[in-house]
Amino acid sequence: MEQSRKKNSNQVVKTTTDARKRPVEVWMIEDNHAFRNTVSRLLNQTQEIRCTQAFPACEDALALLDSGATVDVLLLDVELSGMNGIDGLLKIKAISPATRVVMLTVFEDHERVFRAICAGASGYLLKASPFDRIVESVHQVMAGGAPMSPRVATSVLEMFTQMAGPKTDFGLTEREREVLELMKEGLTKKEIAARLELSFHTVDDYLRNIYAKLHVHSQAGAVAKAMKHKLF
Amino acid sequence: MEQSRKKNSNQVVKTTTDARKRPVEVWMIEDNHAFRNTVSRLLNQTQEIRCTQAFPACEDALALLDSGATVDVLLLDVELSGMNGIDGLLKIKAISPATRVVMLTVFEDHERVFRAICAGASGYLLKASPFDRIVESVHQVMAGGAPMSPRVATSVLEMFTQMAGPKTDFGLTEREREVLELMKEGLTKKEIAARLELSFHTVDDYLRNIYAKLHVHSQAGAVAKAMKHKLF
DNA sequence: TTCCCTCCCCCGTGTTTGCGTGGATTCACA
DNA sequence: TGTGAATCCACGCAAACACGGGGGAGGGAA
Repeated sequence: MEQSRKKNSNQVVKTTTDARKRPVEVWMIEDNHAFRNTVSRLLNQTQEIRCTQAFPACEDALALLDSGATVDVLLLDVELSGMNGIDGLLKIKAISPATRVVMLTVFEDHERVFRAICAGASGYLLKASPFDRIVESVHQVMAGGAPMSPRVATSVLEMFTQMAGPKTDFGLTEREREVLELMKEGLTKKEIAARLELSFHTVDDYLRNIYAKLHVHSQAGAVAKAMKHKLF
Repeated sequence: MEQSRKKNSNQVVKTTTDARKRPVEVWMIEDNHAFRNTVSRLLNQTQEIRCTQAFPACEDALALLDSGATVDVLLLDVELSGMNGIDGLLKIKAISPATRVVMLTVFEDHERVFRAICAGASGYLLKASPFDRIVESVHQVMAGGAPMSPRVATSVLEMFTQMAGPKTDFGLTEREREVLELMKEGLTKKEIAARLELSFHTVDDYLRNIYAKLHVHSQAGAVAKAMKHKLF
């Protein structure tokens, strides 16, 4: 229901330079034999894609990459026996940063999605996706896109909102926040006073209030707590 | 051109229906007259979607929401005169958190994508997307998905890698990092010394090294810099 | 009106910090 | 064999700090 995308849709097929002539080379790492064979066969049925390797484990692919081989796109199972997909991804990107890696998974699990993306995944698909969605994803990453299953995409956006969301303000006054801000720059009380055109004693007074509200007893503690609860 | 806007909210369809399988209700906020009309017409051509309002400015929609109206999905232009789309989004979500908001934009600009997502956008499409992609996005958000243009999706993933990536460690040693860690808890040098079973003077010495490496002159500055560059 | 809260200012005192200076050992690398 | 690093320890002093007091002025609530 979500892939009524035409091949000629102008923004999808914005091909990058090296994908123009030569077909896209794809590897696959997937421990399920059946799934591996099905997908690699489907990939090879298209004109522009060559699936040249299909490994059951990360270690195999890493060995090949180590020996100097390169590849455009790598489809990587997350739940692998032996080295798991996330650690594998890390190593793969370390050896071959240009390789675009699309993760394949059965579960849509916040934590792993997060780790995979931080590790440099270019896409994240559920194995439940239709096969042609998987094939299409290869084209998408080559076109600079980031194929994600709808749930995954939502997950990712949620991470942002969560990450930027909980702004406990500790009941700080505007003035107190200002002082905290300058404290964060590493200024001394005297300097803060000068900057805000206040008496040293007043700034000192604000610091006491901040300490009381944040339950800390030093500038370092205040700054740490403030940044941890991202009220900046 | 930034301010002074007339309130001419033009209602497109007026349906106060509460049918059994009620259609998705959509509003639109978009200052380009032609684009607004085209999209809202297209939306209304589908069976399951009713575009009941199409405003040229955020303020109009906010007024309606304030008066108690609700809506399932809101298509929101980012580049609006008057209140911009991001600020509008913030206010909309404040009044009606359940409303799914899909941002529409001409530019794909990292900063704004980031802000929109943090503010709770459920999707982010380029206006260059085919019209049916926009219509489809309404269904997608209702199904719990997160419609994003390929470039935007890539942008989002890049934010993660960037965010988790650049771990400038400033050449701190293991010991120095330990001290910094405890400093972050708000401990004094004396307390840190006790905790690490070191002499006060040694801790003092480490602090000096940390200050030198981070180019700061106080605990507050060190903690702030360390957290800003997230070496924790 | 009184009560309370926020914002602003001040003094004194003892503690902690930042930094200049001096040392020591170990361990890797050249 | 030395040169550098990281780890450790120590003294002294001026400056900055936390925190105990003491005010006053304005504004909203009871």
